[in-house]
Amino acid sequence: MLDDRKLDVLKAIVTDYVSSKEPVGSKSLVERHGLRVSPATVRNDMAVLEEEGYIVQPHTSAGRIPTDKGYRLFVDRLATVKPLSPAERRAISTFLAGAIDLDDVMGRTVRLLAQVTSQVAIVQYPAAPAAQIRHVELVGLTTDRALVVLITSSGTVEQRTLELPHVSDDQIAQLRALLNSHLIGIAPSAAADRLAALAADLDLALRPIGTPVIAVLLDMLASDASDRVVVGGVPNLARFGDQFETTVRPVLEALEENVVLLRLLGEAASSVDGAVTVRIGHENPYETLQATSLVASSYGTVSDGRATLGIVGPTRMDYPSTMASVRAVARYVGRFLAEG
Amino acid sequence: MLDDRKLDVLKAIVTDYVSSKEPVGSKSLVERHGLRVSPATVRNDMAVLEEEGYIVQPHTSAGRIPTDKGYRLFVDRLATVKPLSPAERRAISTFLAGAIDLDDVMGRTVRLLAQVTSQVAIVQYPAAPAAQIRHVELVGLTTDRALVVLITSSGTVEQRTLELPHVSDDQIAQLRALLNSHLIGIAPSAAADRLAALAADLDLALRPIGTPVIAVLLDMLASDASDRVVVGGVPNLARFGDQFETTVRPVLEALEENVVLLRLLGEAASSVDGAVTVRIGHENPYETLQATSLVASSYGTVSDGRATLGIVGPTRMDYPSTMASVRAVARYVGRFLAEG
DNA sequence: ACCTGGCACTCACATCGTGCGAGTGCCAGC
DNA sequence: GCTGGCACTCGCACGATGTGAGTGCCAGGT
Repeated sequence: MLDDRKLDVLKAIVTDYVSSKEPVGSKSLVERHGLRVSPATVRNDMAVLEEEGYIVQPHTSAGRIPTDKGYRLFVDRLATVKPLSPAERRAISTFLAGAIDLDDVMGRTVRLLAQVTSQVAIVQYPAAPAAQIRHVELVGLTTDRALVVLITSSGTVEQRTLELPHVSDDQIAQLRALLNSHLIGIAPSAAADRLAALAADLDLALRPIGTPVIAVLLDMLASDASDRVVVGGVPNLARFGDQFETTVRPVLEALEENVVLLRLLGEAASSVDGAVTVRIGHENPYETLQATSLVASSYGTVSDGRATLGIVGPTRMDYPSTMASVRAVARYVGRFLAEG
Repeated sequence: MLDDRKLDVLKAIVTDYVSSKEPVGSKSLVERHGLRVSPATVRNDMAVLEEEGYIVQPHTSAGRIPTDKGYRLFVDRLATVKPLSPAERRAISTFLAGAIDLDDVMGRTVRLLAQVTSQVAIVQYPAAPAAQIRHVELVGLTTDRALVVLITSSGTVEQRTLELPHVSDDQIAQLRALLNSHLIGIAPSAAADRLAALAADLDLALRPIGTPVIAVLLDMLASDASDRVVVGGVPNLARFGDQFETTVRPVLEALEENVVLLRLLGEAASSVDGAVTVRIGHENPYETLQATSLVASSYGTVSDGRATLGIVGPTRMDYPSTMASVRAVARYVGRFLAEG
């Protein structure tokens, strides 16, 4: 079937097409790579590769371009990891220095990833499911509104405002103390039961405000930080101004839909720890994204928070470099989250 | 100079050009509007309008298109406010129902604004400068890291993590109590002095952790919630797939730079309360955005939080509708923030 | 003084043919 | 099984042409 030379030819086609973005013919292929055979031989090989579905010609008498299947083979068997440039190494090893808080870390990460890959970057907030509750704060804002803040040991701070009837500062203080005494040190998973019990035998005076506050807290506990996603590098799409309808628009639309992004990242990350996952063209679950590829990796650890990050770009993409960058960034962010 | 008919002609040109996006000629102008004169007369008027700089021809023997100056005159003197459609009214009056917290309000607002205007929407977080500090929370995360949370009476919650040497829970509790006793009820503007004094005569045991915490708090007080901005409706740029370089790319780039967005909104909003500001083409402070217009309005009140929202689109835009939508959304959000 | 119809003129743009060149498939020969 | 040669295919860039929308100007009418 596919002997070594044919694989070399495929590799050369992918490499050339990615850098030139034009169909590649037999002659230039032999010239640009050190293939020690004639163009005619390469043509025969290409005919076989085409028959097997790894490459196609856009029209008769044009060069060949890789199919999704061709890219897949390239990524799986042919790509040699391209080492990062010194500049990239430096950028990656310093971009998180001085980060202020988690938002800042996420923001810096997405910017870096977009910069080194020149693609659109997506980073999911890390989820630290085993965290303990560290503090519940309850603050009266106006006479009939209050703010609930939930702080966990992993540094997550979540807030909600809600309406309360007849709030007195005393009652708020009482409720705050009560909540904290019952919740501090508890894992969120266990907190739901605890809160339900608390709601049941609540002091009658506290009940009017306690009930809605507990409802909000339950809701906050049920929600997950990892359904937050940041996106960056959208201007990188400008390079594809030509194929607007096929490439740019679907990506723009997907980027506004967090649900879509999360599903994309979720499916991509369901693989081995720290490995880089590549989804090429039609392998994507969304029809509109079939002209694009996704390169993703999970990062972090379960205890420090774990999530996925990656980039979206055209199927014609420099996979070796991109995969190296994504892996490097994922590792670095994971290490940073662990060390603090 | 410009008699009524010439103004009518300008108005007709703007209207037609906005809807057709093609240069408009004298004949079709007379046909589509009820101008009771001949094309030749209109041509003479157009010659005058061109001489005065309100319209130009893209090339000889083509129709005319409005200049920025022409749009400006149109917006200032000719545009009649277009009433919102029932569907828009309905959307605007219900889109905030069930909002969970401020993030949610901002998110819903930006989506709504993008939807009703079919442009890219920008919403700035409201700033309530006169707020009091309601609570300072200090939480140890690991042995050498802590989380500082600052809560104000306007419902702002800001967080930072920082590294601390040798943290004991006792010291943290002590410092937390100390900070709260000095800061609760104080306006942020006065808090800086108070903190400086506190840092000066800090108990010796607390000093190693107190000093960095106070430094972080000072930094948090100096920062302003209103430097946060949310953006939505980016896929609406897809309609301008043609003029990528002139319109789409600069906007995409500006959207990634919060600083740019804030300056844009800031300059736009420096006007009267609740009035809709329009910046057309070259009136924008950024050269790359000279093919785009900004329609913005401030919203909210000083006490409840005040900021700016708006949309960015091509200079060829339906100003009456857009201005009506922006104004309606700004008013509604303002009212919502006031009522809670 | 102002409007109007007529007329010659100007270009952008679409259409069509043409030639070129990159690339192919196939075949005979080494 | 590789290679050089050769005829063939087509996309595309290029130049010529015609068409039509739109203009400016002018002379005549109200």
